[in-house]
Amino acid sequence: MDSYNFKSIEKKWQDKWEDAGIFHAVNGSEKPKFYTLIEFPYPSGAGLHVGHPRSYTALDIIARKRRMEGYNVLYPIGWDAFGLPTENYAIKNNVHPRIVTADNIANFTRQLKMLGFSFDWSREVNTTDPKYYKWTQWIFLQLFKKGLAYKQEMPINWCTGCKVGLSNEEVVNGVCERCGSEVVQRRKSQWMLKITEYAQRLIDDLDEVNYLEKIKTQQKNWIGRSEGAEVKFTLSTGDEMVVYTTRADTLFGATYTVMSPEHPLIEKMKDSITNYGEVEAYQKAAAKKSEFERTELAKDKTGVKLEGIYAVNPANGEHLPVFISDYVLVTYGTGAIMAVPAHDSRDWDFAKKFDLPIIEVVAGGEDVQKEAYTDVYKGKMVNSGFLTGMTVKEAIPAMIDWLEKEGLGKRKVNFKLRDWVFSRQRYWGEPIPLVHCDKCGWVAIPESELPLTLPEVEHFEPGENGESPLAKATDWIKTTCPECGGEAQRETDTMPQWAGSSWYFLRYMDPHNDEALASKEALDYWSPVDWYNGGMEHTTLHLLYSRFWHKFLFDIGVVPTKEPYMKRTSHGMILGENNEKMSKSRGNVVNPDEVVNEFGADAFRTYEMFIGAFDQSTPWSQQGLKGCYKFLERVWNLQSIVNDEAGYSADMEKAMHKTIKKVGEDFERMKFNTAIAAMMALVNDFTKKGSVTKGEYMTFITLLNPVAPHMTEELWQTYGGEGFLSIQPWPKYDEEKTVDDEVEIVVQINGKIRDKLTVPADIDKTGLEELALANDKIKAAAEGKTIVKVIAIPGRLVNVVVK
RNA sequence: GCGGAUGUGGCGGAAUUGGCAGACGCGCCGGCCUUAGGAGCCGGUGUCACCGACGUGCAGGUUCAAGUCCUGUCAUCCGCACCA
Repeated sequence: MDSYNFKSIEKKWQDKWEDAGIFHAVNGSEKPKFYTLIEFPYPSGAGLHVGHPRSYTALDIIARKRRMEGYNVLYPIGWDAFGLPTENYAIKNNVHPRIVTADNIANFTRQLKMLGFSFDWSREVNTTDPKYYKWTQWIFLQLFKKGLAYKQEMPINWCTGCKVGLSNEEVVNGVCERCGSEVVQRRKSQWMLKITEYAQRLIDDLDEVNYLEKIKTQQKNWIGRSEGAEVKFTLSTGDEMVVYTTRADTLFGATYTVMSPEHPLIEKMKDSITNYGEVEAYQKAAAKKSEFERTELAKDKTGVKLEGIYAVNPANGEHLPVFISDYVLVTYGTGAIMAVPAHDSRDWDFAKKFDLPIIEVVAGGEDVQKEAYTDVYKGKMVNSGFLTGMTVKEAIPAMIDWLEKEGLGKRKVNFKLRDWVFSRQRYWGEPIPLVHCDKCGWVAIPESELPLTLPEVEHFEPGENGESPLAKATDWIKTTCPECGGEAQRETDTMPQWAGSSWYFLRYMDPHNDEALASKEALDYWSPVDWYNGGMEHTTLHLLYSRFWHKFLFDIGVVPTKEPYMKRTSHGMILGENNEKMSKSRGNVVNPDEVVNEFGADAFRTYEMFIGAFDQSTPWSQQGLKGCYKFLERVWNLQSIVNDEAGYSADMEKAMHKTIKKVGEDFERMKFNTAIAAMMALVNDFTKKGSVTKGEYMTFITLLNPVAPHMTEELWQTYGGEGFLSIQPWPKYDEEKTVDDEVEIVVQINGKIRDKLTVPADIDKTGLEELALANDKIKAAAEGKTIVKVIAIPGRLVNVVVK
């Protein structure tokens, strides 16, 4: 027996798998399909992080197990390769992002291949490949044609140093992440996608999928549905101001109203506002505030009263002052609110600052002059006309009914979800396939002209005023209008990184199709994705965006299912040894290349799965990794005690069946750590016994194969197994043989353990009671006391209660 | 502030429905082997006043029985952040 040499073994089997193509998914197979998906990586210059393989190994185990169970498995891989870090690197070093991307992909490919994942490499996709983004652009065109894409002025984060628009992630504490300069708000016309039109369906259809509950909750919270009412307030100018509220019950407690500084009525009422100068100054100051400042100053309310204006409370006719304040957002509801300081803490803060009256309309709290009372479950209405005496729950619909009857308001559902800002003033993204014609406006380019490829430019920096780098490609921009044939200009903005990743799982089904994003047959066969695993950080954006696109594609008849993913799970982060997030600056980064070089891919994979609970974050431990290597070595060394017997030996039979059951079930529940623990325990049993039958060994390495595929293939071959172990049937167990004949029963007195008995497994309650009462220790302990009760749980324990 | 998690040995973590707390691994201790051990093998390892008691962040409660259920509370992490 040679000693365990992972270096030669791993390369050898990776080559054999590739040559034989055993991990290729087959379109149109007779077998049942199983489609499992990991989030395709962004090929960064830093190379693979040890966090990537946590998800990849987990679903590799599932994919491998499914293949062994007879499924036609699709486990694909690709590259989410557009994006900022590549572009920034390209700018800094003046190389084309395409070259940077190709280099990074080559490195990632090498790293992923060295880990022995059973990906179908023949279906590799790359979002930056024109053959791929042709279809990203095609989907955008369909959205545009259905009126779901529109252009709007939006504030963007503008770095005053780099002179570029920044994503929210690039703004740290109000300054640019890279250069440290101040970041301000600038308005720019941007393409938007109407995801809000799908808000309700994005909530409702969560009932039809099997996502972790916390993922569903997070999606629902992000979409942020709220039920309330729009209420009309007539202003002294005769204008109508509509406010949105979820607490219509508190209308009698409104003591002032507030509009957001951007509200259009302000301009309209210009001549009636006696302090308009002051108002304008406030509007300007609010516009300049960055997101950061607005949040920072959240507690300290500011605002200006519109002098010369009042609003009439529709419930009681009272005249209320009107303010503008940036604590009211123009983007939510109607951009105006009625303020009820007694029962809303933000209004309370504002009222205190501006010395406005606070009127209690829900009784049950403390003194509302000292603190707002916001509880909606307790308390009764007071000072509220016809609502007085009702509970809050009764008063809300009662008030809305009244408002609707009087024509003063109506029920209204609002969502926090905003439309998706889809433009980027960047080079390394998909060009937006539209042209602007002075006569016809924005016009889609003909689908036959797709893909609209990125033009070559000299430099990749955005322009001085934040225009896209594509604006420099003057020849490319100039074109003719597809509609009228006149002069027209191409859109120079590109799509965000989220675009390519919103549909990539569809492309894997039929990656080389030139006629469609995938054939109907492929879509019908493979849809939906059966199991998708990824990080919690993608729960709100990526997951929501791709569900939105998928629903749209369903609506226009392109895909056969309403939802893209049937099951979604997520993994925890792997932290550095010091329990902090791994980062270059902290110096706690673990390099997968070094790990594999020293301990091999199988040990790396085993440790990634054994490191801790899969859904929890957990620190890396070099010692723990070594422990897993030692485990594999012990598995290898078992060869010295393997005999020729084909079946299971009598004393090991139960242990074998139990382990098969546990490992299979634990894999399905993503309890990889306990599955591996069970296999370690079995190896300990083998070692203790000093012999293993060939039958036991072959079954064992089959169980271990999804975790440590290289070494187990080698052992399979050594012991004359036929073909590849990776596609042998998954071991079966006999339920009857997982149950022990004899079990250990705990005997307690008043819940304290006094003795342990080994009894036949099928002994009943009465039998157990008798045994326990006959027990010497129990007799001694019960001496002179009364036995009140005896509780016997077969298979577990007997508890004797004495007094 | 809101939402989501998590608190168990020296460490990572086990413990389907309430039913032997600490599986498995690391580390540590002892032994064997060795010229040597950051190798291998064997044994031990929650704490303590060690024939017994105490132990799952803390304080209560329900129960024959609580890591698990209930009430309150503290701490840490993640996400969102004036959404009326």
